Parts: sequence; C-alpha cells; structure tokens
Amino acid sequence: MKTTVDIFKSLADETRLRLLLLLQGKAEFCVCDLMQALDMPQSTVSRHLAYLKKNGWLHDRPGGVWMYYSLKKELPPFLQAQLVLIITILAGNATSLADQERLASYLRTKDHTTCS
Amino acid sequence: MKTTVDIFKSLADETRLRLLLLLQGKAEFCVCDLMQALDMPQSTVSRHLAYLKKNGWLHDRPGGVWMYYSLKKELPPFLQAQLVLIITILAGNATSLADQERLASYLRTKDHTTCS
DNA sequence: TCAGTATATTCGTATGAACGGATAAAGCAA
DNA sequence: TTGCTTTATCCGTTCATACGAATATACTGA
Repeated sequence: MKTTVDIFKSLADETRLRLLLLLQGKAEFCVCDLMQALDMPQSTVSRHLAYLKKNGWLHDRPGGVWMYYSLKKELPPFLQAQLVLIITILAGNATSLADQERLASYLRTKDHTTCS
Repeated sequence: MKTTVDIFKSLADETRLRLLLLLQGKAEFCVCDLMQALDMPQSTVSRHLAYLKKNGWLHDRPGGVWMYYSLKKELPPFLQAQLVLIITILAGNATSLADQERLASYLRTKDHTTCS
C-alpha cells in the first residue's frame, strides 16, 4: 500500500508530470535540455528527476559531465498503465505542447558540446 | 493539468485509498460504519470523505442524521480507469482485507438505528 | 595540474496537508 | 421545546514537501 501511495505522490506534482510527458517516447535528455524545456532552475529540475528515478520511472546514464535521463524500458505494469492514462489525458495539453516546443527549439540551436 | 494533479493528490494518501477500496462495489456506508472499518476518529474520516467528494469520486445522500457515501455511478473515464488500476493492484492487500473484515463484523452487530 | 562546465546536494524558508480534540450544525424522538 | 445522535467544520499543531540560491562533486580538455 505504501508503495502505491508513493507512486501517486510522484504523480501529484505538475513539474513531474511535465517531465514524464517530455521523456515519453524513446528520447533521452540531459538536465540542461529539460531546464530549457520547463524554463526552471537547475536544482529544481535535478531534484524532480531524482524523485522520479527513486520511484522507478527513470533510467539515467552518465555521459561525461552530462547525465542523460530517459524513461525506463520495461516499466512495472502499474507504472506502464499509469503512463498510458497520463498520455491519454494530457496529450494535447497546452503546457505540455509548449514544453515540447521550447525543447525542440532549444535542441535546434544547441551545438551538442556545450549546454548554453 | 491542475485537475490531473489534484486527482493524483486525492490518491496519494493511504486513508483515501482504503476508503475507495471499501466503497468499491455498489454499497453505500455512513460515516460511523467507515470509522469502525478504518479504526480512525470521526473528524479524520469525515474530512477524507469530503476530500474524495470534492474531487469527483463520491456521491453522498443524507438519510436523516446519517450521511450515506457511495462511489459515484458514471465516474469520468480517467477516474474510472484509475479505480480499475487501484483495485487490480490492491485487491489482496492485507490492510484492505482487514478493513473489510472490521466493517463486516461491525455491520453484523449493528442494530441499524444507532451507531455505537 | 588548473580552469571551466554540468549535475547533485545542502541549506534555510515557505507553503500545504494531515491530525484529532472541540465545537457547531442538523435531524430525530419524546 | 429539550435531549440525544450523527456529521461537518474549526482550531492549533505537526509533519512533509517544494523552492531556488549557493555550495560541493565530478568530469573534460588544456
């Protein structure tokens, strides 16, 4: 029961839902990509990513100085089902679309060796 | 997005999950029934029921001095889907089974005109 | 080694929520 | 009306969590 409550807590925050929606699909992103997408300070984004990882949502892969985050392949069934519901209900959401647009626009200007 | 976060908040609490599991099925219960099932003070149970009602989970029906709570028929699709997941993952849970047993045992001794 | 960059974590603060006793409100019975 | 019962709400307290600046850690390249 406690595990279930913890999973719902991990979803009861707008920033974390926005992160999950951005990481949906197969892409992996580093923290500075996601900072730009959410337009939030580094410590905030890093903290929420750690929270999602602790609750089984994310995989992280160090790549030099960068840390790449992605959705875990083979999510536990309950998490996988939650993800489907979240995508279904929030797919066309304005905030989420704006996040994706900021992310895409940032990635176009990025030289892939520096963050800013 | 805020609505979705609020729904997850309503599920991110063990007491509220226990209440939803008790109200699953077609039964309706008054507050004092649920106090016995959860073994919690009246104000706590009443507050959580109000919380669940505010978020669209419950229907209430005044019956004299008593207030009967039940799951809403025709839950919105997102809530209905969440309920299915919750039942699936928590069906055999020890806490939940104990709640049901306490409730059933209390109902057997109740004379249906007084609470205690 | 040193300088620069990306990320994690610490810190103090502020906000939100849960708690349970106590009180208030509403209905029933006499 | 007067008591009794059930439920909702108020109150003060406690605990959890989010925040963002600042610091610490870790890696890269020179």
